Amino acid sequence: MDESFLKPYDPKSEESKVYTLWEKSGYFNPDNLPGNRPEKYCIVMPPPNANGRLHSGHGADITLKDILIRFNRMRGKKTLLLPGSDHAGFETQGVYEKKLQKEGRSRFGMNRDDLYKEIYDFVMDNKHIMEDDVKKLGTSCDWSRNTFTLEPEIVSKVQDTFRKMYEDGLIYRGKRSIHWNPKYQTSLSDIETDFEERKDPFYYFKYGPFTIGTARPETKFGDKYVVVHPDDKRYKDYDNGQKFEIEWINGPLTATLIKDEAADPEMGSGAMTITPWHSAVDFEIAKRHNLDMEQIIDWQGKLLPIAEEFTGMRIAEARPKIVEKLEKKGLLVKIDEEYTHAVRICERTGVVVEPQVKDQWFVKMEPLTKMALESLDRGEYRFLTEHHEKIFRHWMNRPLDWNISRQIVWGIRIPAWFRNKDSEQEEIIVSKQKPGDDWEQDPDTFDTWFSSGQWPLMTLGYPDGKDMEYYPTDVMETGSDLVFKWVPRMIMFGLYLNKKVPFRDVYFHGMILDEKGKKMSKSKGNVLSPIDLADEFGTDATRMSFVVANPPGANMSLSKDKVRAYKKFANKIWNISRFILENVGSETPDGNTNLTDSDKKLLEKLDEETKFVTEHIEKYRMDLAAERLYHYVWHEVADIILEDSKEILNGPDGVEKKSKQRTLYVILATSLKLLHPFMPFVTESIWQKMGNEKMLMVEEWPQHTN
RNA sequence: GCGCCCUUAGCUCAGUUGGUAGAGCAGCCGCUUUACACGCGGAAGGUCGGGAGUUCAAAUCUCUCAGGGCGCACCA
Repeated sequence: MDESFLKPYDPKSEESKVYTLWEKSGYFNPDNLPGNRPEKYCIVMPPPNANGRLHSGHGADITLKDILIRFNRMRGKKTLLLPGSDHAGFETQGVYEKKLQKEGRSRFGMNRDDLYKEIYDFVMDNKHIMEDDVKKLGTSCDWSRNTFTLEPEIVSKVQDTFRKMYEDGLIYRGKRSIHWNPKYQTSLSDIETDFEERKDPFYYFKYGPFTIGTARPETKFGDKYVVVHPDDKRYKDYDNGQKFEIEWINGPLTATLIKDEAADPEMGSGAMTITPWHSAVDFEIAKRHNLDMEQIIDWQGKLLPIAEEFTGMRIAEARPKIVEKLEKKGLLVKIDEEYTHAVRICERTGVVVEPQVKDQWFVKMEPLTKMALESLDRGEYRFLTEHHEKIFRHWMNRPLDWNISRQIVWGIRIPAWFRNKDSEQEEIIVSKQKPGDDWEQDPDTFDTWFSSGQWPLMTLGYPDGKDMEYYPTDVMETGSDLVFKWVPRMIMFGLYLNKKVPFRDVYFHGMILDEKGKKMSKSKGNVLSPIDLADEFGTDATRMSFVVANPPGANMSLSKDKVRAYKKFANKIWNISRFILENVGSETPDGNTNLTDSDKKLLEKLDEETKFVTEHIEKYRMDLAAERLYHYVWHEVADIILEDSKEILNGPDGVEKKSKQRTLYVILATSLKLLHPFMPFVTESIWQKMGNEKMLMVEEWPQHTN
């Protein structure tokens, strides 16, 4: 008997030994797996962002994937769990800029290459810490294939994709209304923004013969178009294009009436003025009618000279002063103080974004979303949760073109070159090489999702790497917040570049919430780190708590009590093993042992458990499989089977005792196998102490007979 | 405003072709029983959010109301 069995299970001392053993075996790499494995099984890990440590979301993510991988590895498949990390462009640069701010520095004015180098070093340091975290969770991923989105090979391939899409007419450069983050000085795509409910005064002003409403008087300096609905009876005597002389903020101007269906007759007076430069809706109206556009607010969020005496003021400062001026001029009709509306903010930084008109690179989404939806209709991939399929379809049915250029240095440089930029003779060449001396490269980088959308392809060596044999992968398991961001992009890039979706099943796990069902956040102080939990209760316990009661698609509450319960379970398994090994003796009874009827029944029950666990993992119901195992091992094997066996084991040698020994041994070995994907450390540790030659990790998954 | 999801024991949740409810945690009462006090045994706890309907039968299907959450749109 191994001496460590005499003490309670100690995760700390066992886990590191076991992980080293696994790593040394080389079995994380599918090329080294024993036996003939014709069937492949591959999961690409969502690249954790290389700018911080693992949080509970990652914990759930990694645990679920590793369970599937370990299960399939034991079932004799050639399994690859592919690790990697993402540079997470804007997010990482934001994190770094905050760091700079703390040091009293700023990225503005910094040399591009110096800034890039600094962030690169910062990310490399974090990346290694994060990779250690991933190992700590027992992840059986193939580190020899570890990749990073800014590796030259990947950068080059992502740039190739851009060129191909440009040549295919799927990418264009255009001056369009974009979301501008004035603090961080970059444009953002729709999905990188959120809405925040705000209560702001809503002002009604006299605009010639009309009354118009706005919450943003500071944008109104240049408003010279008033828009009404073509069917609005109140304005039936006015003609489209009719001109008026009116008095406005900074004096008289000539206004033009426009009839457009965008105006809602139900809203206030039914008349609105438009500011095409600072509103996406207004921009569209202006484009339809070929109207002038003028910038009112600069890139820093300050008013431009058109605002005359308000020039240079920030919005918050200027707004009340402008209202005051209009009131003095007798143009203020009324103020609605109860007005609530949603303000668009930058999802990462919380900064209110300003619509601006800017030349940017866009991906034409419609052909791509169409391709993805048709593939879904053909059943080439499926969502495990119907709910998410609905959300996905809804989103894919309104394909807004995707702004992929970011004005930050931390990312993959857009391979485009300009000559005579911003002039009438502007020329563009898309190429990885500089076309000539008088060409300058676009300073912008790609939106992170442009590269991570190609992640399954790039990591598997698209177009002709040998790992492409794993494409398409088996399942994409990720957080439901990525239902728009990441999943559709991977599907679209996969279909576009390689004609096949990158994965068959899409599994969304929910958010990990605290014990009261609230979102974990640093400011609330309710964050549970998977690494801290693993330190305190053991990795197996932590993994179990990420699985049980965590069905596909639903959020999950996590508490220390829950993890503590599974720490006790790990110890229980430990003690069951000790008891059985002590009583079975050194020579294990073999398969030819005659079994008593009651022992045969116990093995039939074991068979049922095997069946349940196997089928539920196949159905991605790891939550139910884990719960069932917990119940079986503790309340059936320990509480009933072991208790009932004591009398026989303590009795005289004979057929009955031999049968019991054989049965208990089979129950133990099978239970350890079934538990292994969920609790890899304690089970492997026991397996080793049992004197088995093969590692549990590559043992054969138990067969069930019915 | 449009759409989606959820509501089962104190807490977190199972209950997937309709057959009068289950688990874990917490709590309660006993027990140093020779694998384990990170333990063992036991008891208690729910008119399955409210209402109506379909059915021999509803937690499960339909409608409706209430509460909670999410997505989309909205700086007219």
